[in-house]
This record gives sequence, C-alpha cells and structure tokens, in this order.
Amino acid sequence: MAATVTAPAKPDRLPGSRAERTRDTENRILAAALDSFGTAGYDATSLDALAAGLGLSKQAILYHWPSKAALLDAVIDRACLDLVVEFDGVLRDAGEGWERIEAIVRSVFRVTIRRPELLGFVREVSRLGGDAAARISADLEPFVARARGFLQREMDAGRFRRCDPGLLFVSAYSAVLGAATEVEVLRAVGFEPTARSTVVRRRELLSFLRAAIVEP
Amino acid sequence: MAATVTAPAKPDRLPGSRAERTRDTENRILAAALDSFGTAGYDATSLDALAAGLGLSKQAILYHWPSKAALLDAVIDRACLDLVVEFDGVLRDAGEGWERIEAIVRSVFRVTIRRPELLGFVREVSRLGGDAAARISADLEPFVARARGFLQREMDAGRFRRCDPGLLFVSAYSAVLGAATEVEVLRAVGFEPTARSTVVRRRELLSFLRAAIVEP
DNA sequence: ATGAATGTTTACCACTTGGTAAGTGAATCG
DNA sequence: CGATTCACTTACCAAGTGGTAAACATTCAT
Repeated sequence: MAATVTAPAKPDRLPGSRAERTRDTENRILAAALDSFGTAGYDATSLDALAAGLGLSKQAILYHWPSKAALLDAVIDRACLDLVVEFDGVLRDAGEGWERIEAIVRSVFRVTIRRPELLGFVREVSRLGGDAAARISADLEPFVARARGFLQREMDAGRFRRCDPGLLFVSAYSAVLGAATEVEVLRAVGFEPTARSTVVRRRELLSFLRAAIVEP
Repeated sequence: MAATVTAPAKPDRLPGSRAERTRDTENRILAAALDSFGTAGYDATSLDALAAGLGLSKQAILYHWPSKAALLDAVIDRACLDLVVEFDGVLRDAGEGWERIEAIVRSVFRVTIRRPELLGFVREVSRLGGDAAARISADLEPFVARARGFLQREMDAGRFRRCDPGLLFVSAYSAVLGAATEVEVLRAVGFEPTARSTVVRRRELLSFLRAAIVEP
C-alpha cells in the first residue's frame, strides 16, 4: 500500500533570506506530510515518496527532523495548531449556548471540505496509538478542557441536558467526525459525499445533536 | 511500525481428516490476521510476523490465499459474518422499538470487550478505502438496509423523531463506535477504558441516543 | 576575500516486504 | 502397494524501507 505524493513544483529560485527559505521548506514538508499521513496513512507514506513529491531528496527531510517519527511529532503539533486556531477563531465570533455548538459543527464541515486531510490525520494518529496519540491528546487537551467546562456551565444553567460532560463530548465528537468523514458508511446508506449532500448531512446532524443535547 | 503477532502454539498433531485440519489452519490464519489487522493495522502487519505467530511459514499463508490482499478480503468476509451473526442473534430476542437499539448498543459494548479487534478492524478497513472498503460495505449492506427500514417504520409509527433514516444511522453508528472504541479521546476526557467505566459509558451513551432518537 | 555554518545531494547500507520456484513428506486414493 | 494430490517448507529475489556518511554548493559573518 503505497502513496504517491504530489505537490506544487518547487520554484528554482526562491527569494528571501536563508532563514526564510529554510522555514518555507519546513512548512512545505510539513504540509505535504500532513496531507499524505492524513489521507494515505503514516505507514503507507514513505519518506522517499514525500521528498519526491516536493522535488527534494529524502535526506533533506531527515536533515530537518532526525527521523520519520520526529517528523510525525512535528506534523501533529502543526495540525493541532491549525485546528485550535480554526476553532478559536470561530468561537470568538459565535454566540451563546447552542449557537456555539452549531458554529463548531459548521466549522468542522468547512474543514472537511477545504482541508479533508486534517481530520483524517487526527483519526490516523489516534489509530496509531503510542507516543503519537499521547502527543495529540496533550496538544488538544486545553481545547477539550474548555469544551467540557462549557458543557458543564450550560448544564448548570439548565440549558443542556444534565449528564457527564466528558462522555457527552465523546459522543458529540464521534457523531460529528463520523458524519463528516465516514465516507464509506455514508456511501453504504446511499450518500455520495458530494458538496451538495454535505448541506443535508450537516442539517440532519445538527438536528440530531440538538435533540440529544439541548434541554427541551 | 511493525506488529508482533502472538497466538496459541500449534499442536504438533491435530486429529481429524485432512479437510478438517486444512479448514482449521485457515481458521487460525483468519483469526490471527483479523486480530493483527484490527489492532496493529493492515500495513503494519507482515505476512512473516503473522505466520511466525502461528508457527507457520509465510508461504503457508500464501498457499491458502494468493496474496495479502486476498487474505484481507477473506478476513473482511469473516469479520462481517461474525458481526452479522452476533447482531442477528441479539435482535432475535430483542423487544420492540427503542429496546432494539438498546440491545444493539449493549451488544456492541460486549463485542468491544470480548473481541476488541473486531470493531477496530471495521474501522481499519474503511480507512484503507478502495476495494476493501467496497467489500465491507457490500457485506454489511443487507444489515444496514434492515436497520434503515426499522428506523423508517419507527418514524412512521411516530415513536422516533422523523428525519433521514440513513443519516440517523450514520450519526448513531459513529456515536456508538466512538464511545466504544475511541480510546484516546476517552483518555483525553479523563476516562481510562476499564471494564468498570464501560458500564458508565454505556449508560451515558444510551441516554444520549435516546434523547436524540426517541420522540419525547 | 575567506572560513565557517547551513542546507542539500549522492552514494550506500542493513533490513524488511510481498511474492515466486522448486522441493518434500505425508495423507489419500486407485 | 504405488501414484498422486495436498499442505507445507526452504531457498530465493527484486523492490522498497528508514537511516548513515560524506561530499558539495550556497550563504553568511568576519
């Protein structure tokens, strides 16, 4: 099971200082790795294929990170940063109570369309287990803690059904990620994952979540 | 990322006719492959490791199936058979309406405890995509169709909230599988996946689903 | 200008991978 | 009993893996 990595061709001469170009190279490697890890999978991604897709040699990658595992760690941090930035931005302009959940769900669907590799990567890492999974947990822990706190406060205010906030989080997380990324299951129930069907899926998921969460 | 495969040692002399012993060998290979594919992953499982764990040589496996991909297909069929048998058995003795969903959820949690590799394998195959994912969809299609029919009838009878049965199935499927298998996420919200916490998780998931599905 | 640091390449290596070819001993069958 | 089929092993291979060593070119600091 091998992955072919494609990326925009590298411009022969890149402007900017050495430090800038180095940073740019690292960013391009991280982006390509995130893409391939998130779609093809970590095991199915070889450093050679990754480098070839970027017009580099494998050793260029191993210069910036000492091993494939170290690269994975860096990609994890990058992916988590992207996610937290995305969600924080959304939440800053979101309203109160249920509206905040609605905003997050919309944001997740937007991410699966614009950057499908990102949530696939989260899945992949938690599947890999071990250090990688521990790292992603740690990276996202502050966000998860805030989410739990939010759920708890809404319950205390009597707006959300009272239950364990942690487990509610897991249920909602799974349902959202599933509706957004379980392509095969969706196909099995007759939903080709087109952009148009996404709107329907999002609407149905929101009404599902609302019934499950909001105190009637 | 390699997987070490362990299995009960092969008895030096096995009784029974040749056909029986052959069938037994194939069953043992399928079981070991299901286990390793479901926990370590397909890419991370080498035929050598698989065979060594069974006290065989890799070529013994390739005698029964012409390639690793063909073995995967066979494992898919086996896993789906196991699942459908399990669920059909449960549903035969289950009651009506909501009780049937409750019975399935209990069954899923039982499976994750007794055969954790099984649902992990379903996840893994749908992650792999391609022919394998198409095959598992096809294998489970009859079951999924029955589930959708059930949901539709319950909605028509006014017992379940009216919505798209296919998407309701995806939401419920994701939530159940998540609560049962998302070990890392559970850990992130402070739930070590012990047997005792399973009871709590199951109870919370059921009340989550009930609120989402049942017409109040 | 020059020497050092930096980013990258070429060459290479040990090891693992899925798969082929050919051989072997035992069970089965005529 | 002898021939044959069956289940499996040993031997092997080409392709790919992550990673090391060292050479090389460019940029930077002095």
